[in-house]
Amino acid sequence: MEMSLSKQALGLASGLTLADASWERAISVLPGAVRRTYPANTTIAGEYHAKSSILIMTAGWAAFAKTLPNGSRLIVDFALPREIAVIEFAGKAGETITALSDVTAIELAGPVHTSFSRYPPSICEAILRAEAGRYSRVAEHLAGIGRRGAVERTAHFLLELACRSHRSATTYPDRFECPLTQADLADALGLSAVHVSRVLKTLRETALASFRYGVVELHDHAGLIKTAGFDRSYISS
Amino acid sequence: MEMSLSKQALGLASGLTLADASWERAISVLPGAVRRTYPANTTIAGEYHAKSSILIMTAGWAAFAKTLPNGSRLIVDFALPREIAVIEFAGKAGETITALSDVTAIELAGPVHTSFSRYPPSICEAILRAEAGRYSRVAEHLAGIGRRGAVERTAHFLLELACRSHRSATTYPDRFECPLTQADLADALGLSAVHVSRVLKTLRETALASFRYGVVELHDHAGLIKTAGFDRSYISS
DNA sequence: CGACACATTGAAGAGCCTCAAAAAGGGTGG
DNA sequence: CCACCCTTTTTGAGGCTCTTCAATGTGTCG
Repeated sequence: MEMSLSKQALGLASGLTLADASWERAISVLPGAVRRTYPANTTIAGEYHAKSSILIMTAGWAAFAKTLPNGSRLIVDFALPREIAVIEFAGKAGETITALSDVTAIELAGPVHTSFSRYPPSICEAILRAEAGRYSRVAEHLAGIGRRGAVERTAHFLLELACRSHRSATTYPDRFECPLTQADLADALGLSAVHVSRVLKTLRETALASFRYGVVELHDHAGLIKTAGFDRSYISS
Repeated sequence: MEMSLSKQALGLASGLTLADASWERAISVLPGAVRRTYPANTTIAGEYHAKSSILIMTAGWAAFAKTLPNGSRLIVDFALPREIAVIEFAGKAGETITALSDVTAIELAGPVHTSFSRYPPSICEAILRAEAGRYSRVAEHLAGIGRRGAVERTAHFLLELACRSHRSATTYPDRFECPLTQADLADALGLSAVHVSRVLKTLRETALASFRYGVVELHDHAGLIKTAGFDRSYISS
């Protein structure tokens, strides 16, 4: 989806496949674009790092997380490479954005609403599409945490990440890199880290998927989709 | 918040308090506005009732719910009187909107994006604000289901409903009407209906709140806020 | 090699669920 | 106004899922 952003936004013929380097270079030429890097485990924005801007992720993963008064943490959504992360403070949602691995991104500074008069319509549409997709994901996430068991939920989550990192509308990758720790997974899934370890063991033993050394392998796409009850249509709306 | 919408939108002096009847009448005068009624337990929009429009709720409660492949249901958000419900199909989130009690609303038909050229800026802003608030609520909801225990979560939920139905930025009502059944509550909280009954009993026994015969009574505001870890700043962003 | 973060495993228990049955409301027709 | 039905709520008993605590194993890096 954001792929089509880049093509339209830059006035390129659709169908043309861009090499990563030129995609990145072309975006960074937009007025007001600044290249940023955030080392792993640093805060990109949050309570004491107020910020309103748009990040076009070029590398690394980031998390949008909430911390509750009781001290626990829940990751609401992720930003993957080539996705657009809209950061709004005071979006008041009280989310903290953290770099989970080394992040590089192109920043379009300023509150979102000011972007609409500054950037070409195709960029604005991409921003709106990104926000709509984000909402879809969070709603699906909510349903999963509320009504899916741990294995089901984890399988579902891995499939979502597979779709998002693979960026194909029809196929699933056999493997993809995923810089999350089991503790991160736990905070995303609303489970304890210990139980995540057990769930991953189950997935390994049932030959559905494995997650070791920072890479996820999907051994049985059909089986995973079935046990997760996964319907990818909510992604990239 | 939507109160300020109506005043600004209609060019009224701010500070003026509108009676409900005139507020309603004034909105319904907007071009393309149609008054709608939906009896309790009917579908307003969903898989087989495609619809793209904006509803300004004048009475009754509606639920945005997802149904999972495994048959269970989770209520993602509610629409209360005087709130704006944006209905987008294909918002692809796969949500079904249901009237929980008899609903009356003023409908501004058509996909949201077409509204921005048709209605005055104050209306458009109110729509955007409604959507932003909705996102905040869903994110908070997600964190609650993922990381709060049943009692905590229920208390939090009742406080949110209290704020939303009371429509004051600083105070809490002592009681408010709430047409939800315990089964609805269960689907909103990610619990079983049986357990909701027990949780409500606990809240009653600890003299925090009671929920009977369609009305919620908040007996101990401070205690509720403390046990829920409630911070109202996420509401009506 | 030692230090540190991350992952795995076991054991015990809390929390929530399911099943099942009874009680309490709420509405309808006689 | 009462008898009936249906929905909603309450309560009990038992069990599964997930959590917590604690210890051990594994990988990485200075």
